[in-house]
Amino acid sequence: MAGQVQRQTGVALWRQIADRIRQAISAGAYDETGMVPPETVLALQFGVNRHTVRSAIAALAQEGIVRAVQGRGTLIERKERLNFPITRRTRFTSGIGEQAREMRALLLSHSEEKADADVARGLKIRPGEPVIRMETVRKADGRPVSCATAWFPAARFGGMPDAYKRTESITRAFAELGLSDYVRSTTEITAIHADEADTIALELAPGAILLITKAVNTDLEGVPVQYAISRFAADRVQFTIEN
Amino acid sequence: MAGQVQRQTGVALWRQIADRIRQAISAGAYDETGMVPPETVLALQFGVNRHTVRSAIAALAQEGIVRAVQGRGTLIERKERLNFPITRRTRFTSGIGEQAREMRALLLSHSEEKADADVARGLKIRPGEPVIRMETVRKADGRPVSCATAWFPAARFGGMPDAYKRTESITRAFAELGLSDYVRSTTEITAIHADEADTIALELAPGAILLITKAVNTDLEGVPVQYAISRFAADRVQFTIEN
DNA sequence: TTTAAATGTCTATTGATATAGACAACTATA
DNA sequence: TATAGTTGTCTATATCAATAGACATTTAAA
Repeated sequence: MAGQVQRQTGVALWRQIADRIRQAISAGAYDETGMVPPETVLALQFGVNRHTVRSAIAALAQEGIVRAVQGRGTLIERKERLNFPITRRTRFTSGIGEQAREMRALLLSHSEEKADADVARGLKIRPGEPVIRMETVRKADGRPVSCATAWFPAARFGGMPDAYKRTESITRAFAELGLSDYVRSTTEITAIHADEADTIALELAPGAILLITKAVNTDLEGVPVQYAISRFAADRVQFTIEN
Repeated sequence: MAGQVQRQTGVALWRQIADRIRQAISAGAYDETGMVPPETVLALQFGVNRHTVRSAIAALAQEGIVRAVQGRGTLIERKERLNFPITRRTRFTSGIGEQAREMRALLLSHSEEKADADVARGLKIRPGEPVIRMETVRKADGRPVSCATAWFPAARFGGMPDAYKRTESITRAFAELGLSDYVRSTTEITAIHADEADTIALELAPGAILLITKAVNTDLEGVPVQYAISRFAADRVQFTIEN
């Protein structure tokens, strides 16, 4: 842990400390006790006032990561980080496997629109051709994990929103629409700060980090069937690439 | 762009705005003029005072991304984002290709130590076995891109630090030590906030984002030869995975 | 039942962040 | 050479973030 906090950076000390503690928890640093060290210890460790540590812990409690109990200490409530393997056969829902008891995928909105340059490049179609656009949120055990915007060629997958709403799965929706199998062609990964909309949708602390993937899925002939930009809560997930 | 800024989040408005503008620049939003919009326009856009925008621009100028010229406007100095393909044949230096004129790899420090649990798992050796540890920084055209901590089995690659210092390349250093080829086995990607040490080493704005990769390279027989944890400046890079 | 150790609450003070307005200085152009 | 449009500087004020200290309240263990 250690590593001092920085002052006058535009990021409040309590937020920096909250980020550090969240990280330490998910790295298993406090597994022995199942508790965060006492406020006075943390204050000494980070070289700040106890009240500043309290602000940090209050933020983590707000996120549901810890629960402070007067007289006992601050208990760790949640420490998981979901792992997403990125392979040729990347699947969102089944990829989670036993890491969560329940995965839900919710369709927030959908529309038919004309492909812009970015989408057209991903789907290998001409700009202006009709595409289905879907905005989705995926949750693991009720906890939001990612927001995604996905585009499908309208000619082939006009029924996508309906099928997705019913099946809550891209894989199953594709199957209903006659595509029994598909593969991940390319994935592009970046990281940015969450904006307001994603902060709300993902129930994040403001200023949180998003891992962004831009992915293209194709059918077995290599024809693109889906282009998706997904925004993952960085402190809840990791990606693994097996080569 | 748009998307309002958030108040009372522990992240100062000027920092949020700086992050947005940096992102917009790298997305090419201001390519037509090569300039950031006037302060008054940005202030209106973000719904903040002009002075707040000025703080944001001052931070970006500090990073060398923009340069404000009295009477003219705020010129964009730099907007590149390096792309790192992650494949079975991932190479750092040659992977950059023509994206930068000059790549340099600097060895900050090295030591021989005993493998801890994490390193032992990566290198598939027993905890406690001797490993060479190297701390490195890699720069593209003089701009720091990543910090890395790398471990090698000491028995086989004792000469690694020397060879790396001379060749400034893992690939060439391996070659000098008799390993003509190697492949990327696994890569794990996460994102966190930069701590103080990395902020300094990577010349980052405090509160910046790091993309973290944990990677295992093996020889052609599948025996691990390197385990590395790299920390990339998230606003300077992206990863692509081709399947 | 004490006591130590932990979190919870309150008051006060200082420094950083943000707003507001006015005006100076510089640049490019009509 | 004006003038519009831009960045630079200054003062003042309000709010948030951080420190400091004192003491209350709760829990678990001696």
